[in-house]
Amino acid sequence: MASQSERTPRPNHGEDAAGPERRPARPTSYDVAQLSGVSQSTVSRVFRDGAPVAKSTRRKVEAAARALNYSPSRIARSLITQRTNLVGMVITDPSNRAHPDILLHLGHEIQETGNRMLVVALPRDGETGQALRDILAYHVDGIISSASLDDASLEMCALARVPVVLFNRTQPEWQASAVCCDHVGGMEMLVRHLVATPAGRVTLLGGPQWSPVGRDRLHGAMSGLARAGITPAAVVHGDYTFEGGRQAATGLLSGHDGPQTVIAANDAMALGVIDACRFDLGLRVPEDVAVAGFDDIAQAAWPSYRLTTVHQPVRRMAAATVRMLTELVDGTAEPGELRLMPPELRIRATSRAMVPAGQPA
Amino acid sequence: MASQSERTPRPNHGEDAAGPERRPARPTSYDVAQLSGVSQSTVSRVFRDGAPVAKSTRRKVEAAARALNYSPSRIARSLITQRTNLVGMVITDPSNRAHPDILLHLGHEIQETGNRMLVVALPRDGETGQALRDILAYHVDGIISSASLDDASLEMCALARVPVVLFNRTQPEWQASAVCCDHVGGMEMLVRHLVATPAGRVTLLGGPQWSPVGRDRLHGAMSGLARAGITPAAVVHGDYTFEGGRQAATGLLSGHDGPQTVIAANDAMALGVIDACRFDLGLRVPEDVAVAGFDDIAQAAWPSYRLTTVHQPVRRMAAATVRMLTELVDGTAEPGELRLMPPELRIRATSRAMVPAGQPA
DNA sequence: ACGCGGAATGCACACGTTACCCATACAGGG
DNA sequence: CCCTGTATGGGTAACGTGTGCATTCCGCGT
Repeated sequence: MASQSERTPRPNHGEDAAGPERRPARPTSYDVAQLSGVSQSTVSRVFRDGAPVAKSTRRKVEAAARALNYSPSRIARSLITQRTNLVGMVITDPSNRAHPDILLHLGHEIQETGNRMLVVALPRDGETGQALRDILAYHVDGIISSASLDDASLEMCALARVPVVLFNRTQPEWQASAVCCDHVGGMEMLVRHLVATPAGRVTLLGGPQWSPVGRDRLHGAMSGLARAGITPAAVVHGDYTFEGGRQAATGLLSGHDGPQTVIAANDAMALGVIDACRFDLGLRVPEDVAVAGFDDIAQAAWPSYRLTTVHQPVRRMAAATVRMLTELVDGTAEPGELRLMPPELRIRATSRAMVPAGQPA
Repeated sequence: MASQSERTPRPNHGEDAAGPERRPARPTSYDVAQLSGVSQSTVSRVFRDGAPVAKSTRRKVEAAARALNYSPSRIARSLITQRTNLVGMVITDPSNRAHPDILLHLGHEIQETGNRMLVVALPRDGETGQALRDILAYHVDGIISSASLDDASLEMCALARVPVVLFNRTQPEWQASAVCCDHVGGMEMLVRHLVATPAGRVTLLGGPQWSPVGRDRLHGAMSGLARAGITPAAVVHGDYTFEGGRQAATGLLSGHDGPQTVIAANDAMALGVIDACRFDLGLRVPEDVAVAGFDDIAQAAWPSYRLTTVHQPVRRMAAATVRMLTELVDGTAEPGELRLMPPELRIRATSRAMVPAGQPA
C-alpha cells in the first residue's frame, strides 16, 4: 500500500498519513497531475503558452485544474524563468497628489500587458536606496518611477540589469530613460498667451528648490518672458500645495496697484492664489490679477475657478511609459531615450484674453 | 584544475569557462560564500534574523555581500518560507478618487511592517475573479481591498487561506473582516446638525445604486431625517463625481421657492451642487440652499466652498486596517470582525448654522 | 515487414533560498 | 583523561515550477 506509488518523485505530502481529509492550502501541479493521470511536466506544459500538448490531455488537465482550483505559482515559475511579470512602481507624495489618476492609468497599461505592479510609496524626502534595493530583491522586470531617484539607486538598477523609466521627470546627471511632458515648451506656450494682452506686474511662483520639474517649468516661464522683453517682478518658490500658494500670494500681491499676473508652477498653487485674491486680498481675477497654472487637474475646470493652465496628456504619457519599459525589458530598445510629449494650452477664465470659440472648457 | 573545486555542489556557473570577465546579473549566496570562505548555509544564516552565527564570520560575510552588492532573493526565499511579505491591494477608480491619499497612508503602514504592496487596479466594474486569482498566484500574505469583491472572489481567498480586510466597505452577504467608517452614524450626526435650523425642502443625492457605502450613507440620512420628522422631497442617485452632482442639482433645485437643503453622499457631488447653484441656477449658498457632503476631501476646506461635511479618520483607518491584517496573517485574530471608526462633523459655511468658536476650519 | 520521422509525454535537473540534522571544536567538570 | 553540553558551521533535502533530453507511440512510405 505504501509502495504502490513509490515511483513518483513526489515526497509524502498529500493523503498518506497526516490529518484526516486535510486539503492542502494551495494545490500544486503534482496534485493536478495525479488527478488527471499525467505527469507533472505535462501539467506545466498545459499552462505555458506555445507548448505542444494533445487536445485530449489538455482538456483532462484543465478539468482537473478547475476541480482543484489550481493555478501555477508565479513565485516558483519566476524562480526558474527569471521573469516575474512584476513592474516596480515608485511613487511619492507630491507626484501622486498632482495626478491621483496616473497610478490608475499606468496600472491599466501595465495590466494590459499581463504584468502587475509592485508599488513602493516613498516617504516625503527619504533615502531611495533602501527602497530600491528592496524591490530589486523581488526580481521586478522593470521599474517606473514618478519620484526622483538618486544616482546611487539608478546605478544599482543598472548593475542588476533592471531597466528604469522615469515618468514625468528627468535626471540631471544620469542618462536615464524617461517619458516627460515638455514642461519648458508648455510654459513658453502659456507665457505667449499671457503676454498677448498687457500683463502688468508679473510674479513667478515656482516649485520647491529640489524639484527638477519645477526647475524646468520655471526655466520655461523665464525664457518665455525674456522673449517678450519682460522681467518678472518677483520669483519665489512654493511647495506645490494649495495652502502654500494661498500664503505666498498674500505676501506677493498686496500693496501693488495696476494689473498683475501670477504664473504658478502647478495648478494647486494657482488655485490657492485665486482664493487668496478673492477672499483674503479683495482682488478680482482676472481683472486685477491674471492667474495661470500647470497640470490641468480636475479642479481647474470647476466653475468656481476656470483656471487657464497647461494640460499634460497623462493617458498618452502613461501608455508611452509602459511601452518604453516593455521594449527595454524585451531588449528591443536601448536605454537613455528621453521622450518629450507636447502639452496643450487650456485657455479658461483666469487670464485676460478672449476665449476662442471651440476651445474645450 | 577542473577537479579542484569538484566538491562544491554548485554547478559551473561562475568563472569557469564562459565569457571573459562576465559578471553575473544577480550574485547568489554561493558567490558570497565563495568570496568570504564560508558555506552557503552560513551566508543564509547571516541574512536571517535570529540565527546563531559568530561575530567574526558575520562581519566577513557582510563585507563580501556588500562588495558583490548581494541581497537574498525574496522570490527564492518565499518559495521555501511560504511567506512573501507581499500584501495585495485592490483599488478601483471611484474609491481612489475620493481619497487619493489612502494608498499612501496604507502604503506607509504596510511598509512600516516590512511588507510591500502588490497593487491591482480594477476596471470600473469588471470581474474581480480573474484579478483575484492572479494576485493569489503571487502568494500574497494578505489582501486589502478598497473595492467591492464578489462572493466568489472572497471564497477563493478563503480557500487559499489568504485573509482579506475590506477598507471602508462592507460585504452584505459574506462575513468579511473590515475596517469601515461609520457611515450611518456619521450621516445621522450630520442630519442632526442640519435640522437644528429650518431645513426647508430636503433633497438627498445618493451614490450609485451598486455602492454599499452609498447605501449606508443614504440609510443614515433617511433615519436621521425620520427621527426629526422630516420626509425628503426627493431622493436621487448620483455617480460620485463633481459633474454628476452639478447636473443633478440643475434638475432638482430649479423652480422651487423658499429654503432648501441638499445632502450629498460625498463631497465631490456636494461641491458640484454648490457650483451649480452659484453659476447655473443663481442661487445663494447657504442662504437659499444649504449643502452638505461626506468625506472631507481637501477641496472641501478651500475658501471658495467651505463645505460642511463629515470627516473620515483615514489615517487611523489605514493603521487599523493594516494592524487587523497582520493579526489575521499571524493567526492572533479571527476573521469576520467589523471595526467601525467614528467620523467627525466639520461644520463650515455651507450650512445655515453658527460656526461654534474653536471649530477647525 | 521494417525502419523512420514527428508528435506527445515522462524523467531528471535546475532555479536560489531556508530548515533541518549532524559533525566538529572547545570548554569545563568529574 | 574522558565525557558531556554548547556554540557554530557544513551538507542536504525540500519549496513548485520550466525545460532539455530520452522515450514511447503512432502512422506511413518503401
